[in-house]
Amino acid sequence: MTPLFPEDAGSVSAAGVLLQGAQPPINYTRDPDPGWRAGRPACLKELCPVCGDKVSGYHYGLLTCESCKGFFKRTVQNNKQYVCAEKQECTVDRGQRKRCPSCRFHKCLHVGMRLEAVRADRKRGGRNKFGPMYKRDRALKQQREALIHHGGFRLDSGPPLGPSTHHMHLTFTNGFHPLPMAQPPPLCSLLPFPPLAGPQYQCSSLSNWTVKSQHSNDGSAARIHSFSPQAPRMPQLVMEFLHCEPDELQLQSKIAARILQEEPGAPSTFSLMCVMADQTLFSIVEWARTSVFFKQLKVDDQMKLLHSCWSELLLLDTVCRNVLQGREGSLLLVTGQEVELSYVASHAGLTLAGLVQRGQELVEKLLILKVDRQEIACIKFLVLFNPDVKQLEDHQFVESVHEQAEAALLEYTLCTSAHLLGRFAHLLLCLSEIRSLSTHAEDYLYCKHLSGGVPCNNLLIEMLHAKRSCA
DNA sequence: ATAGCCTTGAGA
DNA sequence: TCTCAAGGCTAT
Repeated sequence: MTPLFPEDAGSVSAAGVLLQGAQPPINYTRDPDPGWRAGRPACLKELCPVCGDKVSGYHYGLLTCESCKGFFKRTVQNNKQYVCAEKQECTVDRGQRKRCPSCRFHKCLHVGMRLEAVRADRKRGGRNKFGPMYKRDRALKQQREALIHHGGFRLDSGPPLGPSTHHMHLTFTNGFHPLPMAQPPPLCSLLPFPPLAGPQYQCSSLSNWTVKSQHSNDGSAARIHSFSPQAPRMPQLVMEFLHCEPDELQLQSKIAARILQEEPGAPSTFSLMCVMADQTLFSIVEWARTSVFFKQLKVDDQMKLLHSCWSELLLLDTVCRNVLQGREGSLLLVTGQEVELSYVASHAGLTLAGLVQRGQELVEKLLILKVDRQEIACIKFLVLFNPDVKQLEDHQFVESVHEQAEAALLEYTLCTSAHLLGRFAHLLLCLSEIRSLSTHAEDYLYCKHLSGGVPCNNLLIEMLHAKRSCA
């Protein structure tokens, strides 16, 4: 599922091969999806990711229609508690959006509408902190449109002469100006910050989130939750985790810029994939470095944790991108490009195709569970603060953060899907599948590295080696 | 309660 | 001054 793996031995480059043949496996065109797997709209002409109605502008974090904007506002402002009468699998489209507010609100959260954008003080007018994000999103969409319409984005494949000669030509010729980027520094230099002095984050397992039982109108037992005013509908810690999340659009721009910096003309598929994985790793390290709790750790412990979980985080990143924004039947890469899964299945080597298949199954599981951004933010902390990592100086702290993250996730799931008992356990099961799959993927990559030709001088290889030398 | 239209006001 | 994403109003 991750884009980082080179071709199977004896077979051709997965992504390179994917790019051959009649239909281009990578494209920028995306169906507006009325289902849970909402595509990102390219402009106002596109459809609301919640219900498929006409988009009226950016509302609470993304382009939505007027009615979903109003619905989201009413729900958050009035602290409404909905309960789905079915199994929380109701269709939310233009015709049926009024039928189940519970599923509609879940879908709002799932596609990325931001609770924080609803103003607690109800002040009108002006701009909020999302302004720059909307601007970047608009710019990115314009960039893409220009690339498509002016033929500036070209994808073609080299002659079928074997793995090492397959090339993917990614050429941006119009309206795209890469940011200057330095050669990637090693991990240790990315973690130069000493542990935070001054006030530390509380490590208590209590939040100001309360849960009490109450009876609903129909007489059935229901859980009613009260929320803190700063963190409507979610535990404080989940809010905290959410604030640590990186800016996806900035990451996408950076990686696209790096790809342009690669050998002009014909970068190999493999080096492109390495750039994607490598740059994603940089963003992961940056995320961790600036995240709550992690920045309190000593650099040695930070290194140990990252060395232990980098591949899990990389896999999680790709899986979650596909859960939240992906389109059925294709693999959404960090750059916003898509690869047809059928093409992977038929053209990649057995090992790689198997890994991608397992990743896809994980995506399906998480789609069924309707995992949202809040839960993903918690899961990332569960992965990062792994108490099983050996020789940690502050093992107790790591364990405590892990427990808190787990408790926060449990509280959140109890609130948003109280009637779906076992959902929390299912999320944890997905977490162990992430661990298992990432181990296999890492082994695969390491074998490829040993059998030759994985470009050195990148964070990816550094991580791979660091972990092996620890093991 | 919903959803289309109106008003507001900080920042470009 | 203009823009546009907030909140508000109101017919349905």
